[in-house]
Parts: sequence; structure tokens; C-alpha cells
Amino acid sequence: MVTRAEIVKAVSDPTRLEIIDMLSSDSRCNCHFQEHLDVAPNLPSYHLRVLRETGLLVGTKRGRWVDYELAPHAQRLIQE
Amino acid sequence: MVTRAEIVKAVSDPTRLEIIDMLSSDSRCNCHFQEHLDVAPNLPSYHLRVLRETGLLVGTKRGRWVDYELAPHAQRLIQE
DNA sequence: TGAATACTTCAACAGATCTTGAACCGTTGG
DNA sequence: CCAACGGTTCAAGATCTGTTGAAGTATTCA
Repeated sequence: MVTRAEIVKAVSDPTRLEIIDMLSSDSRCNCHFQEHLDVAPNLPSYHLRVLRETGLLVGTKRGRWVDYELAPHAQRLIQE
Repeated sequence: MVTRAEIVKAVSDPTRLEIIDMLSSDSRCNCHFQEHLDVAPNLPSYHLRVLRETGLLVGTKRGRWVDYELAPHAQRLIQE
């Protein structure tokens, strides 16, 4: 079970906030984050996983790519 | 300057979430948290300071006691 | 088939964060 | 005045998190 604290903590990282911002307008593939985040190539995967595990986003595999989008649950949560 | 990530991180601790919940209905003195949180007697001070430093709450000294209440800014942020 | 692509996972390190226990400071009641 | 109270601060240790670099997996193109 995912607690409220875990969800908030998932959002509390600067990199993950950026990811969420990017996703709030559109769905993106991992490659997009690797391009725009200026971090090691494996880091987006790590942060996307944290967000996925708290149910904030979902990834769908499309060939070699994975498209990520905000879960409906997150859409509500993010509006501030 | 306090970033968005810092604010969210301040809220992401279970103890601090409890504190915020308690304050969302009423203002309380530190003694209240020491009673209800079941942590070492100095811990509320620590967490209250973290919340104070991000501007989420304000404390007013009243004799030996300190009354804490949510900052208006936080009131908006907490509603979910 | 076999190399290249688009990621993901792993182990290890570094720094941040929470907790602990003790010492401290201002206020107040006797 | 001085001891007790309410609360804060400090240094230390333990734990958690994000980053790094390397190795691994699945898919596609030649």
C-alpha cells in the first residue's frame, strides 16, 4: 500500500518535479527525458520507476521506446 | 529562496504530515505534539522548525508555550 | 544472425535526513 | 532568588536517497 507520505516524497525531488511538469502537458518517451534533463543516461529510468511505483505515472512499451504519461490520479494531485 | 521541491519535501515526512493534519483544524502548542506524536520530546521542535523554515507554519510565543498555526500559504497548499 | 539501439538493473559510494541523548535558554511559580 | 517547566539546540550515530559506472535485457535494423 502506498501511503500519502510516500506519494508526496516521490514528488519532492527536483528531477521528478521536472518530469511531472513535462508530462503535465504531454506524454513523452524516456529518450525525451534523457535529452532534456542533463543527467546520466540511466537516471531517468530510476526516477520514472519511483513515480511509477507510487502510481503517479504509467509507462507503455512501444517497440524499443517506452511512453510515459501521468496517471489520472496524479493529474488531480499536481494541480496547485 | 524556498523552492517548490523544498516545500514538497518538507511535507513528505510522516511526522510532519501528522503535524499538518493536526494544525489544519486548529492551532496547537508544542506540548500537544509531544503528547500525541509518541516521539522523543525534542523531535517536535525539529520538525516544526523544518516546516517553519519553508514558511508552512508560524509560531507565536506565549509565556513558556509556543502556539503554532498553518501559514495562509500552506492552507491553500494542503487542500487535496 | 549479429550489431546497434533504447532503455533497465545492479552494486557501491556520498551526501542528506531523521533520530537520539544531553546540554542549554527563557519564563514562571514558590 | 532558584528550582521546575516548556521548549530549543547541539553533536553523534543510523538510515535513507540520489548518483555513478558498469553490466544486462528486449527490440530492431542490416
